[in-house]
Amino acid sequence: MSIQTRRERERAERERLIVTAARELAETEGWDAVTTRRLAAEIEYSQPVLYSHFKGKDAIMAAVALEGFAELAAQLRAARADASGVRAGLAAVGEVYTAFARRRPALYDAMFTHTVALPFATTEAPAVLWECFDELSAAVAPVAAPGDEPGILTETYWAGLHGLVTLMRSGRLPEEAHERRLKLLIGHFAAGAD
Amino acid sequence: MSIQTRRERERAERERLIVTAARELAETEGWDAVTTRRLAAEIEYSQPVLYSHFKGKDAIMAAVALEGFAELAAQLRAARADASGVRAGLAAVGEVYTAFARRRPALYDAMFTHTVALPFATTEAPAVLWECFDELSAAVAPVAAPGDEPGILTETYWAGLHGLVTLMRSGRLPEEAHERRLKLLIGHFAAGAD
DNA sequence: TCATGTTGTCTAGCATCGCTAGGAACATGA
DNA sequence: TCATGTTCCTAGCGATGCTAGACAACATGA
Repeated sequence: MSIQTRRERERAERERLIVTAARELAETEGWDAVTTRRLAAEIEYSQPVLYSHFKGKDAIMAAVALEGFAELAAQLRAARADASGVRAGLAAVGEVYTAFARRRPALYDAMFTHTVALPFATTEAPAVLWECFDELSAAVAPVAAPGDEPGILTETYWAGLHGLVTLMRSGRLPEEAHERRLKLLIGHFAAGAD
Repeated sequence: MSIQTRRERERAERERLIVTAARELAETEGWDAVTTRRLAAEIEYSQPVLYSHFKGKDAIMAAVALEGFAELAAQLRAARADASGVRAGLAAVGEVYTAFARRRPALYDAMFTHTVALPFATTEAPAVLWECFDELSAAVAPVAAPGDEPGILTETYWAGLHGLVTLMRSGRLPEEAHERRLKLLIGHFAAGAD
């Protein structure tokens, strides 16, 4: 039994090694540089080892994405805790969200643009994913008008943030005016609050 | 001279053949199905012919994207012409924009998510691209508050629309509630108009 | 201690991708 | 009719994600 557990522990450690190596490589050189050969070399094992842990490259990206969701959820929570007032809370999560996307573009891509393997918006979605959404929701719900559905409103605000960062990241919106755009978005969603 | 012009005409025709074949293939089977080999077979020429017209696959996607911009601009213009009132105009372009993205997902991807080869948000951006933005801008500018910059506000509204369609397309937002989300977005940007 | 069977890992290779070099085939003009 | 110049295709390069099958290491029984 002890041998078995040791092996399982070593396997788990190697799995983490794979995920962190993939993440570091993606963050420093972009996801294009994360090839299975390169990743295998990085962890000092051969390619097939990757496939004994993950179904494929997409699954590795999904694992990296999960790390990202956990971190984003924590940052959103902290931002909301520091903010006093409805409008301040809405602004805080918006700023933290877009700052996260700009600081960790590769991570953000894995979470919100690239992978499709993860279930979203269903009860089967991973917990960390719901934590992120719930944090957003906690900041957005207070600005809902009487007839508004809070969940739908949260999705809409999220879409606004997502649109800002993805269009900026692909060079379609100039970086320089980001703060002003974000301020306008927040302003239009917080109208009448506080 | 006549022979020369005939050749140039034939070349231009073949270039259009490439672009339309790429577009049809992308729209029916997705961009993953648009390989250079497949595309060459479709136009009944060999692969290298593609490279005598375009620098690479990205350039072909960019050419397809330009078609999309022209069509989107026309649809936005028509929608705005039919709408009476500031709020109706804002709603009309929002509906047409998202409907376009949902009806032609491959085209939308080429225009707004995939390619980076096209210059955006600079004076060198192609004319059809500016036409799209100007149509949006014409609908958005009237709802700007006294201190708002119309261009920045347009970008923000555009980002909202873009976020809605991309998150929906990747399965991160359920299709079913799209109309309600769009309505909320429009409502928050049109607050106080009309 | 040694044969055995399982477990784990690696080497080698498949199909496919975007892209390109170099030569064959063709139309053109003398 | 024959050289010339253009156009196009065959063949192949270096990658990619992924996998089959050989091989080595190891725990386990006698």
